[in-house]
Amino acid sequence: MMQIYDSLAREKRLFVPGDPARVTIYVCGPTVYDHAHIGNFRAAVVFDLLFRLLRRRYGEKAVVYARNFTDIDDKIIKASQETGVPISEITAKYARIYDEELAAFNCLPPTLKPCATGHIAEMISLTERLVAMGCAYVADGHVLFSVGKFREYGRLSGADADERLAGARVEVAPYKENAADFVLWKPSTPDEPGWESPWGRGRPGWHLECSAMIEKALGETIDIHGGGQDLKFPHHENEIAQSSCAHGGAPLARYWAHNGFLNMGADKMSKSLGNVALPRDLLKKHHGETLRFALLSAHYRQPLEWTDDLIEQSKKQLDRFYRLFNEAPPTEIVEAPESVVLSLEDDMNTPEAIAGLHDLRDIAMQLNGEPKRRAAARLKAAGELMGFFANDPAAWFKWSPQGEGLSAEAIDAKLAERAAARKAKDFKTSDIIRDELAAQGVVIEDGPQGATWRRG
RNA sequence: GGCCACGUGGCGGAGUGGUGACGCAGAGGUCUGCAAAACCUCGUACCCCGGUUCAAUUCCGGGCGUGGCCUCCA
Repeated sequence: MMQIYDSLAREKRLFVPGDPARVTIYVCGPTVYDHAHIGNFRAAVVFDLLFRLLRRRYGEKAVVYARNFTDIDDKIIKASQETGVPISEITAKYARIYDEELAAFNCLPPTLKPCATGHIAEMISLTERLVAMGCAYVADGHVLFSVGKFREYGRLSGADADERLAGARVEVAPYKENAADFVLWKPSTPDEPGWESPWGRGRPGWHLECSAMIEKALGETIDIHGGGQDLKFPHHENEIAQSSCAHGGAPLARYWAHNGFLNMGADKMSKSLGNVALPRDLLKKHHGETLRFALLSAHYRQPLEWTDDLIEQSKKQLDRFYRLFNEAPPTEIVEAPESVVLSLEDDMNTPEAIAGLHDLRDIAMQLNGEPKRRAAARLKAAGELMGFFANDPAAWFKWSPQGEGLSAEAIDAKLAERAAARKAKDFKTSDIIRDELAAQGVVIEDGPQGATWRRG
């Protein structure tokens, strides 16, 4: 059985879905106004892993995974005003890039990718209900959620609203009845995008979309709601308040899962600090699978230092695995070994699972012939569960970012030259050629069947 | 100020009330023309101080330190 650390309960809990035939998971996706950074991708990769684990256990058809795009938001409006590019064009562009880059990280496409602008009617309906129930009020053209109407407000983030505001530096809008009340709907000026509503032309507040989309696509109570730690407050807290109130107290999610941050040196990686690494740039230098491995090398709830060294180490480890596949191509499809499954189902303990991968490799390396290939197949199945080993081994070792460096043909030509020199026992020439290639990042390996090469 | 994490060997990073995960780097060796790869061997790690215990890195209390959230944020 799977165990997940539930941020709301603050403990690891056995995962029991509401309906094993329809397991639902929702993860907060990006606001599409700019390139995502690698920290954003940690969440996507972590929940991709969870998606894979759930599919393995409950069946591919039984798991519904929704990840949204926030495509209406003040940052997007600003970006549009500054560049003159229409909002829809900006959001479509960055949503497409996000999907493409995640595909390079070998993330499966989510079952559903709802976007806010596709759910305006649902958001208005939800707001109307909350107003009718007395959980929300209209003030100065805004519709605000009344935090005082939800007794459990603050449970997820661990502090009640008043305590939070005590030492915080927040300016409170004058029309709020309570400083912690948050916007469900806000008015738009004529030059801002807006939709007609019972409260005039306006647009939704940030938190509303997730509640509305979850309600429509997945139901009142979903199994797992995921996202980054920073989303706990206020975003998830507010989602819980809206949804629970609208649904007569029904919980929004049975399990809340939050991933930790990537650090750049002493600080967390964030756009406001400007210390971000973008997948877009990283993918120019590194294979997506290497980056995925790096992201999964620490437990998802722990902070992870994002450094060049981490990426290098990840590549080296993957090389060791691919070397085995190169030597002993797995022939049969087998189940992922239990040891690795157990690690992963224990709150996604990826470091332990990776240690298990190394163990499986060591076992395979001691064998020969068919048993070796069977062992390799077991390793492959284990890695595939984590989204690794998606490449052909030969292609893996010859891969270079965007075709950089010496071409395969040029290298093969050099190799032929070197083979001739070696045959003539001209080791001096042979070594010069090897050094030249090494300078280009190409490593030569002499074997009984002649030399092979790989990019180091 | 409130809330929440975390502090493990040169580095990354798990885990556990009692025989030092795993990886990278490093040292020695086997193999090799030399390398590479592979294989073998090599590490007296758990922030500090108390407490509980036969036994604590692991539990409890305190301290120190680092980071996160409280404002858009994975």
